[in-house]
Amino acid sequence: MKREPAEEIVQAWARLVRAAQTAQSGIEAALKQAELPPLAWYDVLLELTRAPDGMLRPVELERRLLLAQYNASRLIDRMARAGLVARRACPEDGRGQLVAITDDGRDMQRRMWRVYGPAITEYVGAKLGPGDARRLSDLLGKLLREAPAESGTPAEHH
Amino acid sequence: MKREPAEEIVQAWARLVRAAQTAQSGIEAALKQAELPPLAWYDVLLELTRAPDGMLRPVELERRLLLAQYNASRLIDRMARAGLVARRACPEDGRGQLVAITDDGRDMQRRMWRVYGPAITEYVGAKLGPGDARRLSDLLGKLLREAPAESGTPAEHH
DNA sequence: AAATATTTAATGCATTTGCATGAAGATGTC
DNA sequence: GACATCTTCATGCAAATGCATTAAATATTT
Repeated sequence: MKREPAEEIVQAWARLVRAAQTAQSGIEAALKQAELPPLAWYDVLLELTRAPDGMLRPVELERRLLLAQYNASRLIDRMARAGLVARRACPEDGRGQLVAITDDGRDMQRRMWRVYGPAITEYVGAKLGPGDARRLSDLLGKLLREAPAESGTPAEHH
Repeated sequence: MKREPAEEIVQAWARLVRAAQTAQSGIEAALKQAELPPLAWYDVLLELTRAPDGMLRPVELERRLLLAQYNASRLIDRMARAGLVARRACPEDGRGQLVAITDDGRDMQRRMWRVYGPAITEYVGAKLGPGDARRLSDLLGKLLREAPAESGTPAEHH
């Protein structure tokens, strides 16, 4: 593999970080201004609303949201303290647990979306022309594909 | 402005965050494994090497790297303690200062690039086909363009 | 079934971040 | 030039994150 990245690659990388950070901080600011919890909470709530019975294992949340184990543990803590989720024992695995969304949690997810949705429009949608979103999505999809297993360098995840 | 974002917009947004986060954590891991400082340090070092006389005002660093004021202040602290930069009084502005890169700092920038460059290749370059980087760059560039001043909603920066 | 290894989750401790405030110099106004 | 305002930077304190370790349960091996 060529080790020195070409100029366009470096620029794409730089802009990727910039664009993500800029949009994200704008959106976080919108949520904060509306006195709503941070984006990470929304991700959890959305995953839970989509899950059967509105519950998931912490491990599963970690996997889907790319959270470190201890971050997940503490994020769930905070959300539980806020009454948006509840921890339950996991029937088929004694060491595990289930995180269940509460009615308040479902309500919060909807309230957050009313701010989050428009913010996405403002910071992303409005800046793209017709078809751009698809194209961008496709290109980003390539970045997300698993690297073709390279012998000698077992890529660790997390 | 349409407030509910279209499906493709939401997907583009989701992937933007994912792709940036994934690549970034991979690259950070590579640096850490090489016992090198985090990415943020590199950004500072690079800006300084490019600046005339290898020095910049903290304010300028904040602006270019999108750092919050207190983050910049503390980042400079740590880098100064590590001997990579040095604070100097600013001649033409008594409250300000100048952050100057040291020889060790220049050296560190080069050492980091030897890991950083290949990591960019691995996590970005290698996943894109010919021409993709340019296209991705262009699309991300649109996201970074300043929003056309919208009356009624003075968009705060930071 | 006993022993060993792996998976799941929590937590103590240090570092980093975010927020609010403060200090000190510069700029603008009258 | 005195006064109010804005800019630049640091910092105390609270919250969040990263790291390493531990405990408990399950899975695997022998």
